[in-house]
Amino acid sequence: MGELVINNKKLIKDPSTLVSSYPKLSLSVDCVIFGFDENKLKVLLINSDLEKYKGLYTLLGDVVNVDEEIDAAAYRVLNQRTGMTDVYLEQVKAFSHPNRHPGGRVVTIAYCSLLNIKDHDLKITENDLHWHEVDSIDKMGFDHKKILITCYEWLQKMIKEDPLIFNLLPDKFSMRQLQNVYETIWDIELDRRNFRKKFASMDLLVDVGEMEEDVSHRPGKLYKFNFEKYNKKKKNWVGVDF
Amino acid sequence: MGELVINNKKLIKDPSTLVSSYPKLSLSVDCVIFGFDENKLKVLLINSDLEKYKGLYTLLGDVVNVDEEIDAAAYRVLNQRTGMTDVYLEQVKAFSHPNRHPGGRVVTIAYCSLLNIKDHDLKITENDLHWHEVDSIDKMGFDHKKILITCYEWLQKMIKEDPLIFNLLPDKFSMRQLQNVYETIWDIELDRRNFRKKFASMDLLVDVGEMEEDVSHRPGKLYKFNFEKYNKKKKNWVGVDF
DNA sequence: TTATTGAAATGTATTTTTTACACAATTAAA
DNA sequence: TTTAATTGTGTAAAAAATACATTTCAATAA
Repeated sequence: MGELVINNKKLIKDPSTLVSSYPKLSLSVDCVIFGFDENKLKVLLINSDLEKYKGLYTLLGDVVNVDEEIDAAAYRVLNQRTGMTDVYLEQVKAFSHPNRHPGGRVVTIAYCSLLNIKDHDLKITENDLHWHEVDSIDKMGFDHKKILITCYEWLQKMIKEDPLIFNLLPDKFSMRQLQNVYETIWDIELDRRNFRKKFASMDLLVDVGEMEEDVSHRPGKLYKFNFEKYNKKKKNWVGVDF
Repeated sequence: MGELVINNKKLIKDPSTLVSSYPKLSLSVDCVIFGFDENKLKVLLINSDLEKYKGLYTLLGDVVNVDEEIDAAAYRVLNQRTGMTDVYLEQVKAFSHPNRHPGGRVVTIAYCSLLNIKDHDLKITENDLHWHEVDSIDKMGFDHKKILITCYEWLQKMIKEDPLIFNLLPDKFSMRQLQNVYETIWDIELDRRNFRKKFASMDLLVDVGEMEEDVSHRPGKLYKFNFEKYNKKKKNWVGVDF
């Protein structure tokens, strides 16, 4: 390895030799894909293909290729498994317990994805994917339960700070639907009038002039979230913290 | 590879064979170690030992060993380089650009560490470590400038939500010192009376009955943060958002 | 020793935000 | 046409955030 000495320190001329001496391990991504439907927060899971975890569900994941960005790997998983593009996806945390994978060392990076279940036709049957209520998930394969909990807590926190929540809703939604998502994710009840007042003060919801359909009661107005306006001046987002 | 078919799916009996077929790469940790001194936020850097980055500073990092937790690797770096233990350290984000390391594929996990510069005797000379004002850092080796910025933004956000800030201060500190840290990290000025009022309302600072020393003006009272009380009921932390 | 300097300590009035709370209007379904 | 369920709306009270000035104390300089 080529070295030269400056200021009493050896400087490494050939970083390739250095890196090739490093320990090597495998890296994966696991996507916690949340959806909202029937007033429930759901997560997209698949049956484990390991005999060891037979009958247990796992997150959607895959190994990261050499020369592949981890974000790209996570998008690839999302896209291959669901056929969807343009979906919210954000890195959450790396999990690295040496025995987390029974086949050897695999460090994984967890991603959180949010989408509107009804908007998209998942290739669910082809891929053996299923939506599961987050509340009723018991045991999972690998350390995926821990990853799921981490991402759920991350989500609970993040929807206070950013308007992520609209990724879980259809393009047009009623105030009730919007409130339902907050109430479900935080597992609390909110005052309807104060909820509306808060969003009114933000002035980021646009009345699209349409009404709910197929509801067995008085239909509510439909709104869109004004992403453009939000992106222009993020200051308008007061945060949502009821 | 042993397989058995259940529900039309092959179940993998031997996960080791599976994992050994996975691509392999190297993983590192990089620590963004923040300190606060002379009313400046500082970060602990080292001279790059790569010829390519000669004269540039880099974060403190090391490669992750096979069978080593990444948190443990980060602690190891922190401890080996500074001699310190019991220091705040938290995972922030993974960086994975395929060319981020000139020697080949190295994915790195960034950690943020907070410590009180005066409390600890760093082995600075032995290790060629130096504290640098975060504001005045120009170019860095690798993608470390990007990592530093990410961790700085992470810090700005996190001190609103948790009492991390006390890790940057000595055990006993004056209200002015505390306010200085917030003002410096957020780069804003705060009203002194309202600042005190807010902390008074939290009832988490304990007057230790001592005064500042070695200040060339009226010395202020010294306080400690009541971590026990905070941990008992986190509800008392109203958040800090001036 | 005295005067000056610089920061500490402290309270109140105003504005803003949050909270609590009830009734009439609308639609679907019985 | 009656019932049930849900929408839509406003105000008063409480709490929190803000703006702001004077006196006190210790160190330093004259």
